Amino acid sequence: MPNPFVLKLEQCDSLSDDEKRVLESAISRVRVVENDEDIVHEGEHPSESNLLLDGFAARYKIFSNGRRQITAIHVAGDFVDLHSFLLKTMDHGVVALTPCRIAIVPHAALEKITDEYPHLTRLLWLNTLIDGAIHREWLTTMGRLSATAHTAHFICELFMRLKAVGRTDGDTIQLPLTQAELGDTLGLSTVHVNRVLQELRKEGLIRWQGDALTILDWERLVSVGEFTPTYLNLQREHR
Amino acid sequence: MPNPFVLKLEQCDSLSDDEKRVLESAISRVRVVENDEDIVHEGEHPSESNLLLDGFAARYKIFSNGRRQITAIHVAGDFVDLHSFLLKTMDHGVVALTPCRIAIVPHAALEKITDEYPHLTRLLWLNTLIDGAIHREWLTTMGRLSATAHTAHFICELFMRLKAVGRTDGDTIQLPLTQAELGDTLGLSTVHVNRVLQELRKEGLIRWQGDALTILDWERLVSVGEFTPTYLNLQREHR
DNA sequence: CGGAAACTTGAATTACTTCAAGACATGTGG
DNA sequence: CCACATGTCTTGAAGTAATTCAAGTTTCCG
Repeated sequence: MPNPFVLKLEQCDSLSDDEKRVLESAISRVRVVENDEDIVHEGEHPSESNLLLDGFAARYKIFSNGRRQITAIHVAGDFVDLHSFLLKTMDHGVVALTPCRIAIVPHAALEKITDEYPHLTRLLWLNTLIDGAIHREWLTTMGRLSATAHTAHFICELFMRLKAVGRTDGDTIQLPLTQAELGDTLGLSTVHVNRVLQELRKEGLIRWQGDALTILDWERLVSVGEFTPTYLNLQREHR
Repeated sequence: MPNPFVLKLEQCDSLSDDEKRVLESAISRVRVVENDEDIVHEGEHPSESNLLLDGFAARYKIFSNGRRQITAIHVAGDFVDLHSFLLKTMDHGVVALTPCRIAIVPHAALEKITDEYPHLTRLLWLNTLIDGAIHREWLTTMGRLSATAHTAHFICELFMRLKAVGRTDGDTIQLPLTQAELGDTLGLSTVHVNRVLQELRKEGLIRWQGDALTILDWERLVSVGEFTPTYLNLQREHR
């Protein structure tokens, strides 16, 4: 089974066999985290990072009053907390939205990579930069688009990201979020998410039954969401 | 005059004299950018990055309909587009909000650093990770706080960041933003920003005249904005 | 089959936007 | 130094997008 993280890096630049081997050997073990369980807790000082091999996860922050905001949705191939290698203290939690298969990479192994493999280091760095680019895109869509456009944009993004790691099935992706979780992601109330989804369905843009979300009209969905994929950096360059 | 970037890095970890020297020599030249001028344009493929020595700048995206969202406010010591070293294509513009003095660092110099100075590389990486942490915080405050709380939070953050690079004057900071620009930052309309500011003033939390913003009641401002500075990573650790 | 979780609907409310106009600055050319 | 233009701030009133509350329906799962 190909490592989806390698697959993802290879979208951006080429990797030598040596680099692939180093990455594989940086994994100390693989674990499974159950649905709804935290992969990392806010406030922790982890000594290892988590690479998502299978499943969906979310970064989130919770306010005193219980309101939650999801700041990232992670899919196979995402290094959900690579940043904890240098940030030291987790300023947010990461929760499994489905059962997740996770490769554990000790920070000691990452430090060794940064000491000895400059190009691989740049690719790891790049990975966190793409996370940042996605955050910026979410900021703009949250701040300046309507709830409907924002939702359409999110669906476009997730589709492209899943496609990049070979996790699409034609025009269909797995989207194992509840409407409440989607609300926490988009900064909307559950009720309003429900109405927005009805609109997108009525307009014939998507079908969403159970976990399966199907794009019925990509062009119009892109146009409604004002989606441009530049920020995902899915282009091979020398980095 | 001390380089504010070195000052900023030293909040997070200690730097050797050798590393400081390497950083200084990575600067190819210093330039000045006028108020309202772009420091970097969206869509560009820059071959150098811009380190802000003095002034205020903002990252922004613009939609087809002209609506703008600012995704970051930069102050002295911020590496406004360090990420372009690896992301290659700018997915947003960076504009000078005041006249800016800027140190230019060629990507070739950055590549050399990543090849030869692992610890310094990690600190540069860290710098972009803190940008990401700020983006996440903005996502949560934008998604889940009222306009008033969001605004208070922003002011708290900016105050702490300016303090970290020695750019505060007691309880006063320079805040050279128009209310329209503040709206683009917070995702609010100009009119509503004006009303929110009146509320913060009426409550005796801030004074803001011209460019000078004074914190009148830090404790209550922090409480209104639900501000916790963990995400700014202003703590010295071995990285 | 029963219970919990998720989804859906309607009605009332609220936070924020939009539009429009006026007040206050600030700077420029005559 | 004044007249005028331009940009920024302020205010009011009307409109709208999204929230909240509350109840009902459907789906999922043990």
